[in-house]
This record gives sequence, structure tokens and C-alpha cells, in this order.
Amino acid sequence: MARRAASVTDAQSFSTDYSLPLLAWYDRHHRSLPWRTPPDETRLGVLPDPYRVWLSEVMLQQTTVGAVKRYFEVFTDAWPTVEALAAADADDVMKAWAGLGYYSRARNLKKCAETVATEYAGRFPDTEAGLKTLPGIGDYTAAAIAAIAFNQPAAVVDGNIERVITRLHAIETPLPQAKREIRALVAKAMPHDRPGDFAQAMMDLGATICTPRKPACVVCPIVAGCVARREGIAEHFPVKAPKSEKPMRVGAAFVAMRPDGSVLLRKRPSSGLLGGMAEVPGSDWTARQDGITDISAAPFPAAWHATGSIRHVFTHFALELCVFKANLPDDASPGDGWWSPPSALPHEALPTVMKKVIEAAIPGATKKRRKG
DNA sequence: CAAGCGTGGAC
DNA sequence: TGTCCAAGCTT
Repeated sequence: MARRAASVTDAQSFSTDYSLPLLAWYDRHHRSLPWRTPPDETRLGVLPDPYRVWLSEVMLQQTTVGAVKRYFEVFTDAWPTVEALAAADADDVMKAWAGLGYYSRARNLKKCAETVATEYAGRFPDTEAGLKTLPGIGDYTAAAIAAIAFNQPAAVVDGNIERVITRLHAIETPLPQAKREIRALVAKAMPHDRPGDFAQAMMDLGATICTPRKPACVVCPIVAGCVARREGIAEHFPVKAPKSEKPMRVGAAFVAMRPDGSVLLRKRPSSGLLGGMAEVPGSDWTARQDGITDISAAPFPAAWHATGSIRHVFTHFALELCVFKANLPDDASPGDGWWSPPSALPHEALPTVMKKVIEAAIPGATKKRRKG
């Protein structure tokens, strides 16, 4: 398909005229991913399923492609359409999301599916503005869906593209302050005939060539316009504001087990840290020196005995939990939780930190059995 | 706008 | 071991 000469005549400096070599590179070296339509099809007007684009984009928020692939397959097998996801049991969605992190994404995913199914007749809005009104869809995801699934001329800016652009133009302004400038530069460079491929080409470039460390400038298709490379300081960008250090928190967790191997679980509050996910009973997690790390935080009296401790690092704090275990009789009351039998435990909505806790008390208890 | 919000892989 | 960080969103 012939491209108009617009990107050439519009060019005002060398660094704004890179869309052509970038797209040519993408046509040859694009990554094949389960939610993608290859460029030889998009150029013929064949666009990917908006549901699959949306699902993949939400999963990919702050998450690696390698981790997303498995979850994407599980989700699309269980819920092939937005209507199916809208009709799903919310707890089943949380269970399927367990381990992927940032669990508000799963809660918003379900809400968004319900809204699209009931208020939009099962069809995603095809504009950035329309998409942004939906839960869990912000600036980046709205632009990405609009461009990739609907071929809209949206300026897509993610972490990869921030890195590519700050290097191309040697932008010393730190992130996130530079965001507005970056967005304007992307909008100026974007070819209106292939906005979706342009966005994915920029992201592929950032993921495979213009990498955070040791960028492969030698094989970069747009190195000719890169100011940072010319000055030998590509790795210096993007400049970021310094991060605050992580405090340490401590606490105690209690694994109660019945003779049949069932473990007592309860559900965390629906918002905040690990919102809506399952956990074993435990103390608060506190940064105080006198934080509770003993059986004084036990949910009920029992023959609790220490069975080890686990460490886990969250985004904004590190956690050390002392793990206690007790064997309870068959008729022990679950209180406000439930007893999860060994066959169900691996499929519960347990975040990784809770799997570590249970593994410390009952090795192998949360591992999924390989079939065959 | 800064802070809250997970996890696992690379180095 | 630590450190960084990966296709960000919400409040």
C-alpha cells in the first residue's frame, strides 16, 4: 500500500521524519504476539479484536510480555468475548488474575466488561475520549486501543516510547514532567495512515533495540535522527526523578489446618492493597519497631507453633511475616472465612505473598498439579 | 501531583 | 544480596 508523501513534506527537522524507516523495520522485525494482527494484514485493513487488544493492554500495564502470555491464554479460553467476561463470577476473575499483580486491574477489568456489555451493546468505544471513561483505561490504554483496534490517529505514549523519544531528542527534563512534551513529539511524528502499527513499532523498538541498558544503536532503524546517540549518551535517557526508599514492615500470619488438609482463608477488603484477594488470618503489617510478630495476633486460641518466616517486596515497602501453624479439629468453625480443601487451594485468589506464607507452613500446598 | 498499588526476571 | 524495572491507573 503506497504511503502518501505527507511525512516527508511535513518534516521540519530530521528527527520528526523517522516513521517511514521505523514502519519498514516493523514490517520485517515485528514481534508475533497472540493479541496482535501482523502488519501485512493491518495494511489491508484487517484490525485485531478490540476485546483482545483491551485485555492484553490492561494485562501489560507495568507487566512483562512473558508474564502476560500465559494469563492471556487462560482468560481468552475461559472468556472469549467481553460479554462472557461480563457474565463471569467476579471471584473467578480474581482467581484467574492471581499472581499477575496490581489487583485493582482485575476489579476494573470486570467492571469495564460489564459496562461495555450492558451500556455499549458489547462494543468498545472507538475513540480515545470514549475509552477513557471506562474503568482501568487511562491515557496510555485509551490511545493504544484507539490506534491499534480502531486505526485512530491517537498519540500512544508508554514507558518504551518515553525512552525512545527522550533519546531521539535528548530531552533532559525528568519524567514525569517531560510527558507533555513527549506526547506532542509523538503526535507530530505519527503517520496517519498506520497509527496502530506506528505505536506498536515504537514499542517493539523500545523493547528490543532501544532498551534501558546497552541499547543496540548499531542496528536501530532510526539511529540517523537520534541526538542522544550522536552525542554518545543514549543510556543517559530517560532522566527520572529519584525514588524514595522502601520501608520495612513486619507482621504475623496464621495457617490453620484441619485433618483433611483444608486451610482457613478469608477475603481481604475489596479496596487497597491486595484488594478482594484471599489471605490467611494475620496481624496488621506495621513499620513500627514494636510490630506484632507473635501469637498475640492469632485469630483464635490454638496450639500455634512458629513454622518459619517469609519475605516479600511490594512496590512501596518490604514485608517480613512470621508464620505460625496449628492443627484444628474437623469441626472447627471457620468464623468469617472458609476452609479451602487441598484440591481447591491452588486455584484460590491467593496473591504471591500469601502463597509464600502457606508454602512455609505446608510445602506444596499451593502448587498446581501438572496434568498428565 | 505524589503516593499507593505486585510480581518476577535481568544483571 | 540488591537494584532496576515492564505496554500505568486511581485518588
